[in-house]
Amino acid sequence: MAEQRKSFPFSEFEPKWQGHWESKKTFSVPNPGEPGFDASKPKFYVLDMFPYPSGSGLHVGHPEGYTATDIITRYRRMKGDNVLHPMGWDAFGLPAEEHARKTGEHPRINTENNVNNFRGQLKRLGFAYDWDREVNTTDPDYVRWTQWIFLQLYHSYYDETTQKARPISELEAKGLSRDEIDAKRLAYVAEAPVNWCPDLGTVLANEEVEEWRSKGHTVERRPLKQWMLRITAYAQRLIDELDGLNWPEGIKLLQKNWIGRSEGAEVDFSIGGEKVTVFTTRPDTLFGATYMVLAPEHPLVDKITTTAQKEAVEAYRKACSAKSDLERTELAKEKSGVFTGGTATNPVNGEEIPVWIADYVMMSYGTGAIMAVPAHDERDFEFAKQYGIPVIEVVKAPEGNTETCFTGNGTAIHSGFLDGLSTPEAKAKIIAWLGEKGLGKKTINFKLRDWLFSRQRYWGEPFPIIWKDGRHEAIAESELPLLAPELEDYKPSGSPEPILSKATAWVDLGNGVTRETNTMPQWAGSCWYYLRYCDARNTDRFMSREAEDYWLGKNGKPGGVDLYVGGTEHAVLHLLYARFWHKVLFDLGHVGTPEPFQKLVNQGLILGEDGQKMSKSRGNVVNPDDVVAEYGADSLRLYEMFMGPLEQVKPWSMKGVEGVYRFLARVWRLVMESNQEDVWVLNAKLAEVDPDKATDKVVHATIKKVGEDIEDMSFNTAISQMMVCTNELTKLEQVPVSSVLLLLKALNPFAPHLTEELNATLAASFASVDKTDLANQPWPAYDPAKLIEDEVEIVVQVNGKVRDKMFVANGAPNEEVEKLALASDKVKSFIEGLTVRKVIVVPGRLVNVVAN
RNA sequence: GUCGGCGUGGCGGAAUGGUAGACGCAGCGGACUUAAAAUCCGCUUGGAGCGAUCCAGUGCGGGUUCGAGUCCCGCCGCCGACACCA
Repeated sequence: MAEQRKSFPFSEFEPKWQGHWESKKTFSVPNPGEPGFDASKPKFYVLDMFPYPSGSGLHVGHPEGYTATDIITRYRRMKGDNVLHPMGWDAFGLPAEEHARKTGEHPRINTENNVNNFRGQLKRLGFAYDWDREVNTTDPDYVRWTQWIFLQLYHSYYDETTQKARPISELEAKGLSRDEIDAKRLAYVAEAPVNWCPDLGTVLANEEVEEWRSKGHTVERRPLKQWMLRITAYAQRLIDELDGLNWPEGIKLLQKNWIGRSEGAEVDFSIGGEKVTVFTTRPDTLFGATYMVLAPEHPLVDKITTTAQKEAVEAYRKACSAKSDLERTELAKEKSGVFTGGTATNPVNGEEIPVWIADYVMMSYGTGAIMAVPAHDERDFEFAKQYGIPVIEVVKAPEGNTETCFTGNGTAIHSGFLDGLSTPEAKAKIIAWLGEKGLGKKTINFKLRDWLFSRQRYWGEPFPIIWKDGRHEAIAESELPLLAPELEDYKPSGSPEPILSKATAWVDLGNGVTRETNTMPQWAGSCWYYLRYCDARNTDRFMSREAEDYWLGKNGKPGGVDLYVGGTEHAVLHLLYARFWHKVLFDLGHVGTPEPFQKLVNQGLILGEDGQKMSKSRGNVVNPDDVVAEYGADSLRLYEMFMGPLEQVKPWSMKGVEGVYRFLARVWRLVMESNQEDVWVLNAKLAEVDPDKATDKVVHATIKKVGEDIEDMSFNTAISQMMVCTNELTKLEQVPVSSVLLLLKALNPFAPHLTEELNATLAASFASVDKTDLANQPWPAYDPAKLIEDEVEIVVQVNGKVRDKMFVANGAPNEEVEKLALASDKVKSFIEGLTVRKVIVVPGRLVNVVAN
């Protein structure tokens, strides 16, 4: 290919137009109050999930979503919107630091190189980003506001009555003690069992463990003092407020399940005078409780264990603590547990039931203790069977049930005053009864845990916190950003002591005052970057009120960003964390919308040619740079969109790239042809003539379909329609310039370089052609009158099977169409000997003759 | 195990309940060329037939309907997420 002549000179005009857009700032969009801002235009905020600038550069998965949003951006601009379409870098993170550890080079250098590489790659794809708004989470200017937001969390608590974050100062005014206040902050310190990874020298969030483990690192459980964010306070709102969002239902469900709301009751049992509270979703089965289980870590275990059982209990607890959560579930095939020797009193009937510890009960969920009802809970049933514990049936299953352990709704039996009640009635009654006696209450529990927010690494935002007399304290906002000091080396110490503690001069502020040495996780920067884009260079505030009001508001919807496109891998964590931060900022009055992202679309994974996930080890990775070099950026863009529906998983095909490349070459040759000297000259077939009816029809049908398909994000079918249109125009002896121009406008959002080049060429040769860049021209309107045919083809069916086709005048009355159909020889031959029962006419489409 | 998504030619994929397979790839035939590449034209779901045509066909089995890839019920398979959450 290298020596072979290209089908069109993309390598010349693509860089040319990219330079043109950059120097003319074609896609820069001013903010309210800035020169050139047009308040009369509607706003549209199109956002890509910004990349982590890895050392290996862009892969073909990136341009998939980016091209989709780029097409929307260019289309909406042509439709007259003010479009905000920015790009930036999620540049903190472990790999840069691992690189620093190996090479001794500061992570900033490595990150900068990678960012430059990524930016260059994106620019070579011709994306319509407003590069003036580029953000980088590692920039001091950005870190400053990430830390500022952290301080907002630190200085706030969640007010249960109003269900809103409020300033800590309100608690101070109420006279709460320092300890009471610290226990309520949205950002707080807690001793928690965490996932410690010795080789990385950091603690990982539960969600991150699997990723690093699969990369060969070991992760162990340890109790450590950590910063936590009180996301659980927002659990209910994070579920409820999904309702107003235009997200895929599957993703909403994923988030709801992750948050894991369940309604039930807390019930107090007593163990030798000591109160133990259990959580259950089935308080109606209280009479069927035949034993109790405490989590091995439960604080009461020591108190209740009898001397005889002490040894067994200790051994079991030790074995459990060595296991991570993951191992606990991996080994979940078989239940295990140990009897403590103690018994608990069931509050409904005074029965004494044995108390066990077992690792199928988690300390971190509910109260860390359960009442076990083996007759109606599969886990309890399994456990009871294994240890020979009695099973008492207290819910009668409906007729026909065959399960040995019935967990559904039925009728209460053997349950005293609940007998005869349906499960929901029994639940309500027992809860009321427990309430009266002060033995329990209705409770809602969530699976969601608070967010472990500290890391022990270097390449992240330091906490804007100092320690004085064993207490934490925020530094002043005026001291932000607080940047990490330079270090001699970046090796983790192997102990959970954060790397920053090596910088003793930075840490030690004298008089026993020290800096917090933990850093924030990578999620921090990505939690609010979409806000910073609105006003990326603001030095006074994370964004101005005016910018916030314009770009995130104005359309009465809960979400500020109009369209957010990215991979499903962020379906839960990133999107949940960002929603949480956004809600805190909303509660405190810093943003005006309750949700960050109104519409969410997940692009599907692109597989290698072999149908396998792309990976270096499989050798099936496609590098976008190679594709651009061989076929051009427009071909890559177009192929990414032509492969199939955006949200679908689909394999790459170089032959497919060639296909769209050939299509673009055909478009090129509509305008250009090569002369005897092999020089591209204007195609002699072009003429400023009126198109014939058929040509008009296909061109206008194309404008209509492409516009509709872009709005539906059905880019593949839009492209196929443009192929049809191009094929029709190619066939013509005389090609009307006006028709070609309309095609170029429709194609412009997809293949901006080629179409701008051809438009400029046409403008230079034909007086009727507007010299304005297509990017700055309006989207063409189609003429519905041109889509109407004089005659339409009607399908004639007999008993639902196609037997004939005929042309009838458009708008012919049904009776006439029916008559024509029945007159068809083919129809006659198929209904011979049968009685026509019914004739169905679908105007303009078909006739179905029903006969038997 | 639970939840979600998907099953259509050799391949990627199109089809408001109304002609299944648009468009592209691959393949076959032809034109141009000394030849090839590029380009252009035609064919291309399977089966039967010289042919006009006919029969079958959207994972499998039922159902609703004049008519089902599309709607309903029950299975099977693949992919993804979660996974003892009381």
